[in-house]
Amino acid sequence: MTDTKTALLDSAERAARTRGIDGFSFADLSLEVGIRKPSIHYHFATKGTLTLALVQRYRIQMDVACVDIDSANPTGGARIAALVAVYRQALNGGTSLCLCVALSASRESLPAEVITQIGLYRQTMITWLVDAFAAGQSDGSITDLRAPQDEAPATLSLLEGAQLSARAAEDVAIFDAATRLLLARVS
Amino acid sequence: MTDTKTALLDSAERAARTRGIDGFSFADLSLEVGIRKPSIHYHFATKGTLTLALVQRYRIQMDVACVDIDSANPTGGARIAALVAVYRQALNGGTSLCLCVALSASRESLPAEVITQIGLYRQTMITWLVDAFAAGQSDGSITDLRAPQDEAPATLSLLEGAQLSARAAEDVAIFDAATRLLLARVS
DNA sequence: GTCTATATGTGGATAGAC
DNA sequence: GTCTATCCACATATAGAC
Repeated sequence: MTDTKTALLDSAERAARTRGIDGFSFADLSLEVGIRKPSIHYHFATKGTLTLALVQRYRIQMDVACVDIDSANPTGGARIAALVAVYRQALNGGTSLCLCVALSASRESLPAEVITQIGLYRQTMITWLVDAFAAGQSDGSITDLRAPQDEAPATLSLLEGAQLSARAAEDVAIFDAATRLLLARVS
Repeated sequence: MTDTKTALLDSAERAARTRGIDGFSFADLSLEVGIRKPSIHYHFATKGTLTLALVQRYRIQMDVACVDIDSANPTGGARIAALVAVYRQALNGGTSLCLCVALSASRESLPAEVITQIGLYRQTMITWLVDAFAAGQSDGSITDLRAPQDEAPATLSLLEGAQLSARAAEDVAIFDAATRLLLARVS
């Protein structure tokens, strides 16, 4: 049985990822969680605070996911493929985005701290990707490999762009088409 | 001297691309264009109508841009490089997105017709990209070339994702880092 | 075509009781 | 911690005069 704060975060994350940060209100959370609108302010003073908590929790979750990928996949190529699967999973059949993409979109309605956190998230992912590509360089599990520090940001942008366009059309096939080439290199 | 309708579209496009479709109101347009809020409804019945006009005009502009690229650049590689430049230009120094990316983000607040238009836009771009990559296949202006029908969607997603992350950090260097590998293949 | 005046809804947020 | 009641700002949109 989850506590109210966690339930609010869960509801807010689902809402933000499917409808955007401007696409949900405290009234929506109130309905889903089952407490009155003003009670939300007891847990999160402002919507900005709530969003900050959201992105901080998300960063931790993704750090864990990356560690899990590393321990489950010995080769660099397999790690990249696993990350593609994570981003594909976040699409939820074409109905949602990962939190980072969802928030980046509505940048103007975010507190500065949230924007900072988004930048930190991307930096973490790029560092992880550089390591994964470097591993692929050593173990030969990735074909046509260029400099890992160039492959990494290109791959992150590819995944985010693929997610965005697939979500727009509500069609996972668009994500698959966009990532086909990358997956062919690592499998 | 532009007419009021065009001025409204210009103002709305700038606003949508920098702050998102939920990030501007008729009050903002009213201030910029210099007519009262309700007068906007004379030109566009609803905000949805305005958005539809926006994306239709955008599609035409991009069609023209693609034709211009083709006539100015003989090789497939040069055409891809020119499209990258168009997407980089749309970033406006890290302060705005292309309309397609900006609208895709706030999908839930869009009329169905607008979503259809966004899908058509992406289809047009992918068709153009397939042709450009195919041209590169013939003229040898692109290295490490795989199937054009796989390269095309990957490239569009890369450009959109690169734009999104660069805009989030308000830093064009992030766009450049993400597109470095692609540009190295075509230059 | 543009105006004033207004309707109507909804947003986030606060005060204070329990 | 959660409630009721309420505030205030702002959103899109309409009615009707000029």
